[in-house]
Amino acid sequence: MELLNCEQKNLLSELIHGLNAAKQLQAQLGADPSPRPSSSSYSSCLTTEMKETLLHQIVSSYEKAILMVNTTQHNPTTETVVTADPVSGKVPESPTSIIGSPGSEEFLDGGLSSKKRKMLPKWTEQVRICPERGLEGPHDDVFSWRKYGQKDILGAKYPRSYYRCTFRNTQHCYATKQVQRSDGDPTIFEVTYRGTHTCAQRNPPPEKRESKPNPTVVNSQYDLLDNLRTNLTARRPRTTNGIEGDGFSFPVTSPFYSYESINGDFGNGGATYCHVGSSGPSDFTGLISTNTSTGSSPIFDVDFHFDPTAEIDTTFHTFLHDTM
DNA sequence: ACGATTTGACCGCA
DNA sequence: TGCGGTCAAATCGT
Repeated sequence: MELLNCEQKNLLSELIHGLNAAKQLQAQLGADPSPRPSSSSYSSCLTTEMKETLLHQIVSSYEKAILMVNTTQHNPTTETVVTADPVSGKVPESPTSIIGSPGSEEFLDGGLSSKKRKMLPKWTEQVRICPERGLEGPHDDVFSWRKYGQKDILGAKYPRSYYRCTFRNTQHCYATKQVQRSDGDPTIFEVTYRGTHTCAQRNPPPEKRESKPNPTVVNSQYDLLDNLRTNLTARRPRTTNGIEGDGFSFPVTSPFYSYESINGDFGNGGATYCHVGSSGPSDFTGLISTNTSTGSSPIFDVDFHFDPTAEIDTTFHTFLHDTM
C-alpha cells in the first residue's frame, strides 16, 4: 500500500468536484420544476447560464477523471478509453452496474426479445493492446465471457466477435459484448458492452478483487444503488413536446458498495453508508439517505467524505480501468 | 465427459 | 434484400 500520489489526489479531487457540482445542480433542478428560466418564482434558483456552467463543470470533471484513470493506469497490457453511446448520448455505465434483476419479468422466459435487447444499456470501450505483449486478444475484464459468434462486417478489415456472459443460462445474466479490432490501428480493439451483469460476477470475483471487509450487498440494495445513480442524473426541463432533455449520468457505479444500513433502507427514509473502492470503507465513504419531501420520485441526499491521508486500494483503479 | 470455440444457418430489422 | 446479431451442431481442448 502506498499513500495517494498526486495524480490519484487529482483524480479524487475531480470526482468530488463533479459530485458537488452535480449535487448543486440536482438541488436546483429539484427545487425548480419550471422549465422557463425567466418565469421562475424562486429567487434562490440558478439562472440557466449558471446551470449550464454547473453541467459543464460536471462533465469536465468526469472527463478529466476518466482521462486520469486512463493515463495513470499501471496495467501493462491495455489502455482503455471509454466513449459514450452515440445513440443515447449517455455516459457509459459500468458493466457491473445493475439494471433489472434476474427475477424481473423479461428474464423469466429464458431469453430477451430483440426489442428488449435493444433497450439494454450500451457503451463502448477502446482498448489498446500493448504490442510487445502480443496481440492475443482484447483485454480481460473482470467478467467471464463465452464466445458465441464471429462475423465479417461489411467494410471492416477484421471480423467482429460476439461474447455473452458465461452464466447466461445458469444465472439468467444477459450481458453481452462485441469485440472489433480497429481498421486503422490493429492494436486497438473496440469493445461494445450491452446489458449489465445480473450474475454473481457483479460481486468482486475472488481472483481479481479481494473481498476484504466483505460488504453487505443485498440485491435490493444494489438495485437501490442503481436507482441512486439514476436519480442523480441531472434532469433538464422537459422540452415543449414533453420529451425529456439530455441528461448527465454518473459514470461511477461499479465500485460502489453499501456496507451498512441504518434506520432501515433507502425506501423508507433510512440511510446507507457506502464506499467507493473495494478495500474498505475508508477509501471513499459516503452517507446516502432519501429525501422524502419530494414525493413519488425520491431524491437521495449524498454526503461523501474522503480522507486524503487514507490509503487507497489499487484494485480500485484497476477496476475502474477494466470496466469503464 | 464436459465446457469452450468455431462456423454455417437462421432471423429480425431497416 | 442485405446486413448485423444470434443460434446451434460440429469440433476442439483439457
